[in-house]
Amino acid sequence: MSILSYDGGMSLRIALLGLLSFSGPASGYDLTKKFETSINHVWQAGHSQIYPELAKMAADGLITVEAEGARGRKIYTITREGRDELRHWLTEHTPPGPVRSEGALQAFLLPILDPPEALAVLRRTTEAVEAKLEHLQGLRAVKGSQAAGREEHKLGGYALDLGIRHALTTLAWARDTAAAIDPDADPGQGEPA
Amino acid sequence: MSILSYDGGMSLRIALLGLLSFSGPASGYDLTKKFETSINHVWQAGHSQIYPELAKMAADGLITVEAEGARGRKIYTITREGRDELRHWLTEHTPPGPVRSEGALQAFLLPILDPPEALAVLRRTTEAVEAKLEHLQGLRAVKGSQAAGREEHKLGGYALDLGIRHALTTLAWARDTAAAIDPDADPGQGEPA
DNA sequence: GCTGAACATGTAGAAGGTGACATGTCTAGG
DNA sequence: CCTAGACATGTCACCTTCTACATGTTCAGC
Repeated sequence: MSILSYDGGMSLRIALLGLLSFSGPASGYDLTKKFETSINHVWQAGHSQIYPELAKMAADGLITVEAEGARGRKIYTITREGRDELRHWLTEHTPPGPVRSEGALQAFLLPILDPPEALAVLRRTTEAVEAKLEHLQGLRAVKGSQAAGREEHKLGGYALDLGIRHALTTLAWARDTAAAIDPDADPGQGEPA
Repeated sequence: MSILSYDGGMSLRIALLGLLSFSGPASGYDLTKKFETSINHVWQAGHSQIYPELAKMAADGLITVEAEGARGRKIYTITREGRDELRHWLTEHTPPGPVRSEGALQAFLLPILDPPEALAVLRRTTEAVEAKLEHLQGLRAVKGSQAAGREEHKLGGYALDLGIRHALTTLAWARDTAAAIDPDADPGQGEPA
């Protein structure tokens, strides 16, 4: 199969190939850690999903077990086929736009609540997004402080920028929406549009 | 169960309760249609998911079959318990931030590609987001043209605004990112930051 | 009277994702 | 020596979601 056979829902596989391609050979344990830290804000997976997927990818020839280290540690390396698959997905696959978002669902249903309740929801949303924003900006600071020689800090940089912009946009939306629901309410910071 | 028992992953249920609460009694068929049109940009579900879920919700007492019309049509009505559950989710549940997005994953992995390929991906992204933006603005135009007496056009209005803002933010990001990758490339519209 | 389109509801199987369970290894510190 | 904690891999059951299959009704137009 390898090329020419995209069905949808192989994003986990692509994410793993991407990490192996960019950061070099790694174990399932290493990859799980990277999922928790760097890639977490665009895709999530736990070890219980990652280990079986690595086994399938090895069976499909996209990766190979380069070495077995201490404690049963298996080091996977991306193969030529794996690189082809990754590059093919990145350049040929147009991602489906529609995203499932519980936050957007709350926004959708907001008119069901009466104004005081709706404003309370918006305040909670604002707090959550501010926390997320701080987290992302923390990640960016870490990247910025890494030695310039390392390439690794570049992977994910554009996505981080996108995440930060989306968070800022959501904050502005919450502010404006609160003002639309109740023009007299004090949003706490910033001024209404 | 009803209240006090949120586990995660009951968004479909909430979306259905929201539509029944705001737009009044409806059949599974009606609700499937509303999923296709209005709510589609924040949550998606087909009839094969909706019918079984309605049956479970009726078993849980959140909705009842008010009447059976022609062609086996079943009209569901939200119960008091259903309204409580909906309101409880909206006011008490803080949605988990991390969203899975194939588009963001492509952004994350962009540094793997060399500049010409990365720019091509950004162009494709731009086209897709522009199409989505047009679609959302079309929806907003429909809402705006509806008679003021109808309340229905309000449901989803805030989410539509949020979606449009996110799309615009993504376009700006794609433009700036292309400029960062290759300052000499002509982005086709707008000027670099 | 026939036929196709919209109406209307379901089931089944496969794949993806989550949380809990299960097992074993190595190493630093007491 | 022993033990707690990080290292390391795996399975299982359950739930959600997707695609396809399956069935039957009403009505408008020919």
